[in-house]
Amino acid sequence: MSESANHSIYFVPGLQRGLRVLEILGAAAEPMSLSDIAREMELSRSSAFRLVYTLRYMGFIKEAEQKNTFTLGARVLNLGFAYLNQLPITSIARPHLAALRDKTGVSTHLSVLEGHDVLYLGSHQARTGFVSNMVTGTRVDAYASAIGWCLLSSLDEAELAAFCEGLAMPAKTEHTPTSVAELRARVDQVRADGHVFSRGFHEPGGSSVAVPVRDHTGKVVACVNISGPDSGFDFDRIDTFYVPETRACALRISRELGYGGPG
Amino acid sequence: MSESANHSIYFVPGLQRGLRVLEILGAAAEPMSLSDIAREMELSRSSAFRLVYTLRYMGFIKEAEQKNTFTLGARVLNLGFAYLNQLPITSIARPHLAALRDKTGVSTHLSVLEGHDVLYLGSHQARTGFVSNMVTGTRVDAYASAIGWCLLSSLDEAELAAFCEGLAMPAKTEHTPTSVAELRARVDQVRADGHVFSRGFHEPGGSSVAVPVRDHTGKVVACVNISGPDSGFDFDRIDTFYVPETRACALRISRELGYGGPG
DNA sequence: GGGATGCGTTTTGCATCTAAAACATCCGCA
DNA sequence: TGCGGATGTTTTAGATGCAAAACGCATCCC
Repeated sequence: MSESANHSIYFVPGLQRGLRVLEILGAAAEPMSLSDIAREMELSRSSAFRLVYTLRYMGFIKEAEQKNTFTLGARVLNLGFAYLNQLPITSIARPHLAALRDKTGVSTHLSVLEGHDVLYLGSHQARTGFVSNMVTGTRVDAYASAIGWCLLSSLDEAELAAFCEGLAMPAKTEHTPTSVAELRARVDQVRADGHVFSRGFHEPGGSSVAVPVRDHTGKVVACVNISGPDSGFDFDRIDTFYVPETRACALRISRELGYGGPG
Repeated sequence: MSESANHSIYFVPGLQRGLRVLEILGAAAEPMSLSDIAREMELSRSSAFRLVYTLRYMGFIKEAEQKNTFTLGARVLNLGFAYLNQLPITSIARPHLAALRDKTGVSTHLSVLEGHDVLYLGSHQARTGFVSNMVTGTRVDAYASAIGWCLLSSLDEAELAAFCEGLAMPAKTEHTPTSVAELRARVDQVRADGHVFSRGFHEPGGSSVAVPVRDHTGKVVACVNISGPDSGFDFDRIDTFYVPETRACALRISRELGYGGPG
């Protein structure tokens, strides 16, 4: 613990402590008293009193039903959702995708589900060799794409059924699922593995690793994938390098979106 | 402005200012520089520097792409989310709202009264078509909203008068009540009907059904509503389907809160 | 080129925020 | 009832956060 250690003379301890009060109250299952807070923070009651006084006055915490105990106030909600509203997932993802491209040497992409399509939001092209033709704004059918299976992987039975309702599923390659049951099997596989590695699904001689990105509710909101010609991959290191790196990249983006679950 | 005026000797100014920095960054459309923040807060740059230093170190704000400008960081999201999770009503209502969404095919929302605002606590979006822009954390003026009228419907004469005290009521649309008497008429109507059906009150081409949720004392504590574009509704079945389903959903939530009165 | 402006950062003396200690309540228990 | 301990609040000496001023560095503009 003790994230303090006030390294710098520029620190404002009152601010740091006040925010810790908010986080502690947020993590607590029940309303806390002044003394509870002071104990938890290893702080004098008088100091805790001043922090609580200020936070209560500002509406960031409020008295619970039981006298002299406190919970978070509605005003904290504004902060969290102001953050969400100004969240362009593309700008959050950009540096991570660039880093993944530099580390793996192959092209990286971010995509989301738009209706029944996978929509490419942005790419970072490999610096050498083959250049993917998947550019920003491209759409492909979700049911027929490994990325699509990733994007559908947080849907439950009913939601997946609704997605498939009235959906024509012509076979595009030998890998294309052509029924709801087959699609569900693919999606379940993603859920179990946490990623998809595909070789030659879309184009002969091309491979790809795709991993879901989740938001603060755990819902899949986007997909990170790397792709390139077989010549760009070292196939001995798929499981030891490409997959873990891509997963780590997706997790970093998920964390910035507030995802708190397991990797 | 100046919500300061540091009334009490117990105030922690550093905390108050730091939280204002977060709110200002949350309200800002673009990343702000240190000087922007100092100007906005009417504070010396050196003080702003110390606040920004502390907040950045803690992860509550982060540098934007452009050097020396800042936006909210992911850590603020945890606060808002913690607040939502602590409200028992949100977890009680969640499955019911999801079921109502599945049954009606349109988006469902839960909201409460916060001061003079309607505060949206959670939504379940329709699976297809139009997606509402009313998302969690959104606030709208209660007097000017059908949901607001629901939330005010258990207030008696005196409480409603107190609510209106000093309240400016500019007309937002032709449906907006602009006097206490008009607002009271709306609220009385909700009390008599037990629900509100509105068409085009907020946005042209959008419709909504709102129903109050009551706690064990019979007091209105929240509001369930369904909303969507006119194209998402079957207008022949408003009274025979949408209204009774929404009422049934609200009643189920009320029952779980201990409400024993009539539906 | 130069001087003017605006920026982020550092310094520093003074004002003020902090926290130990004292005080005032409250509660449980015998 | 009276004691013991825990709580919320106030006081106050002294540590320390604050902001004016200074600094160094960009950028701009005639």
